[in-house]
Amino acid sequence: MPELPEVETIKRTLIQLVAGKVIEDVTVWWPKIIKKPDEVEQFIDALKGQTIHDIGRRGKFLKFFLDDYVLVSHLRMEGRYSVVKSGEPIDKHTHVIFHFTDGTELRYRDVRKFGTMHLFKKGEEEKELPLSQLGPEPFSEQFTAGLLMEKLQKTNRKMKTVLLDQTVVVGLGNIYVDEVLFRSGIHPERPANSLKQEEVHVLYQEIIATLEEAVEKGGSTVRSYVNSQGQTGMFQLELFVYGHKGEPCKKCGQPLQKMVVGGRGTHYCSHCQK
DNA sequence: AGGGCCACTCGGGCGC
DNA sequence: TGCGCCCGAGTGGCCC
Repeated sequence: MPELPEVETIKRTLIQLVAGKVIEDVTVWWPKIIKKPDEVEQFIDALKGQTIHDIGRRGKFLKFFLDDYVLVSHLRMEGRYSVVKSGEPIDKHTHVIFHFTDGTELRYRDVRKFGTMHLFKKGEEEKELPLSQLGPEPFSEQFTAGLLMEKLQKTNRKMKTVLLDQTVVVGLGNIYVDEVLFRSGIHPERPANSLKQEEVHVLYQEIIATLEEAVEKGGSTVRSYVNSQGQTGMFQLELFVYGHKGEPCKKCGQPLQKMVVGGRGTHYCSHCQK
């Protein structure tokens, strides 16, 4: 389940494997992955001859910077990229292959077929979905405690739901929302507009700290995540609540709870989170 | 216009 | 044991 730390790790490992490579052809086995342009043939034709210059990240999206285009890719649950020599056996869950002129290829594999790819003319990618509505990057100057406070005051939705909303701040998914709320001592069902300024300040610090620490550890491998070089993350060892239902809370020793909030499995400590 | 709900997708876990 | 149902995940679209 790649969230910001996992996508950031994939970005950093993948660029080393594809920088400067030239796309000779593209094979698409599952066209539904390609959301833009409408016709897969147009997607393939546009990419032929394009060089991969850099890879960026916006929230949980990867951005491949080409000569004339930007490829925006979301991995959803289990999407992953690998770079192999052409001729390697093709796994049945591989849905898109970018063939390079040097005899290697970038493969997109996705057991759930849930990931998406959008191709934009350079400079157009931020103006339209899926990037246009995204909130601030948590590590950017645009993300401030004041802005977070402002957004939380506008709604009585539950904190769990609000932090999953990518228009508030990008990058948090189910794992890191649970961790951030635990580390902030905030109950996942608290109405957002009930938070005191001091609580918002703690929350703000913990969003940044949790994501920073997770990036430093190469992300969390909970189900299946590995980076582009096949390595697992290490932050799963630092998780306080996610996946620890019934185990003693590391702060107070009480057994951790799991409940459904906004339709999402939610891990928390009823003693430490108010 | 904010917010709730559903579709998308399928391996795996669980219940009968 | 085998079958089938449903969960889980993030986002966009649709509707109120």
